[in-house]
Amino acid sequence: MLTAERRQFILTVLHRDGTVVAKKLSEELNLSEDTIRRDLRDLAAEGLLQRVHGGALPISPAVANFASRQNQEPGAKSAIARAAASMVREGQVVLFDGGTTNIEVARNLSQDLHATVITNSPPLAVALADHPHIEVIMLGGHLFKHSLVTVGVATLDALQMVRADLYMLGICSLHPKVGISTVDLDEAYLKRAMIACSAEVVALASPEKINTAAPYIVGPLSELTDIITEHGISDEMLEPYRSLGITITRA
Amino acid sequence: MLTAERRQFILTVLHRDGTVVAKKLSEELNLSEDTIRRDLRDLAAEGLLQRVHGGALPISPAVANFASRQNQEPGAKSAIARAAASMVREGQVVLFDGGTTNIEVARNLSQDLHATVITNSPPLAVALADHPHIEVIMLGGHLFKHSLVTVGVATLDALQMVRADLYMLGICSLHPKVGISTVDLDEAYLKRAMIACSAEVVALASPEKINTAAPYIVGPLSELTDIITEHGISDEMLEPYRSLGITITRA
DNA sequence: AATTATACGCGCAATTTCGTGCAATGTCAA
DNA sequence: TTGACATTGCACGAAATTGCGCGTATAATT
Repeated sequence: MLTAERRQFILTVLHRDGTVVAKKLSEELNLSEDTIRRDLRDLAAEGLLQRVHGGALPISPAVANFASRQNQEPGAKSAIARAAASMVREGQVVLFDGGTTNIEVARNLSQDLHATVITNSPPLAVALADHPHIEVIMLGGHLFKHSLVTVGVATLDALQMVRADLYMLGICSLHPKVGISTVDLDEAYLKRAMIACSAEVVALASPEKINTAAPYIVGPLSELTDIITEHGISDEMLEPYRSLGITITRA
Repeated sequence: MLTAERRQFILTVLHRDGTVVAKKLSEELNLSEDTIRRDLRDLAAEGLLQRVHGGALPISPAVANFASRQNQEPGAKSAIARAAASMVREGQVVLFDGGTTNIEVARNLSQDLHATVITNSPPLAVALADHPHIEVIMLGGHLFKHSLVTVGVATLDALQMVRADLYMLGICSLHPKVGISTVDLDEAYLKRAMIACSAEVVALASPEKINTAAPYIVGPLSELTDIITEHGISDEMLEPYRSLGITITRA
């Protein structure tokens, strides 16, 4: 294997997994760790990746593949996911948008539950395929590859016929002053539309998203009826939300 | 062997393997490494390959990635899928319906290809998420869990705005008298609509589906422009299709 | 906070590959 | 035949690549 070829391989793996580990690479390629480290150093010097202790990360976290994010910190998310799943009641029509957390929620839905799930996330639809009693409706549109959801006019249009009981709002940033915000304009429009056609709105908020803001605003916090977060979070951080009358659940 | 001939050979090997190594080439061709190096230098000057220490790589790194990935998982590659994938041309709008074979086709699309893929298969959309140049449009609708595709009125409706160059018709039954048929009524409607809005229709026919019939009829065989099947199949089995003017490709 | 285990960077030496100059050979046309 | 030109192989110094040792830096653990 040529040197240049190996470096491309490293970049490919990095793009696929969202992470590379020097030691593991050296074993896979049957080379010394020194060589791998030199590669990583040079690639970092070219600005093609970000060097970290033990391996490397993509330059921008955004390019990290969706699949890899599905694996990271599965334990913490499942507590939130279980709590969120239990909020779905028999016979309801529930909107799910994308995100790894929401997929976890879908997997945690009781096998006895009869409900209709409407989603713009193809992987979430696939995850529900083996559920015996849930009817899945997929919203069409452009596939936004970064977060694996459909977006755009077609998706908005399809939503116009929907009246949902519950909206499971996937990861986005929450901030007392800014409100609900997200990183993509199309996603922001879509989330806003989903909020508009749902009776209740549940936000799944892992701690790193609370009191942060993103470029595109979905709407004010007052749109939320529930926030589900981890139990480790402090009271004062949650106070601005609670004072708005939002029900806080610590999972 | 003429010089020009040798250089062509180098390019062929490069395209086939995604890599050429100077030393190995010199052994294969019984020439000194100097000659090979000179060839590589000249070819690089013409912009036909990328010179690297020890040998050369294709101009576009994507080709190498693809070739090496094919070597990584040789079991997954199906001859039919590769043949079908090569039928998609630059800039086309292609319809894909569901089925594992179609997902294989999607995975085999060249990393260099720029195209638009429209599909009612969530797993296929997910499979294309890491393709650098393909725009994916998902058709919404009810999720038919058995074959993991969306069906129903919403899906048909979304198709009304589509004019595709090519339709990759996933597994269904072909029979000289019955025509094209499938196991689900909604799927049959959908496939019929997809045929109607595509300029060319390619059927992926594994041998066990040829000369069989299913309950719901999609349309007559004359709708097909191509059939891709395995090379092991007999001429007389294919004769009824060929006589209709359908191009038969044995992969 | 102290300790232990990894990971890191640097220098060195062995090996491989590269580039260039030069000579030998082959091709073609006058 | 002769001369111009292209192609090829060889020699040799330069450059690149790689693995190892060693001291240091970083992360994890106690």
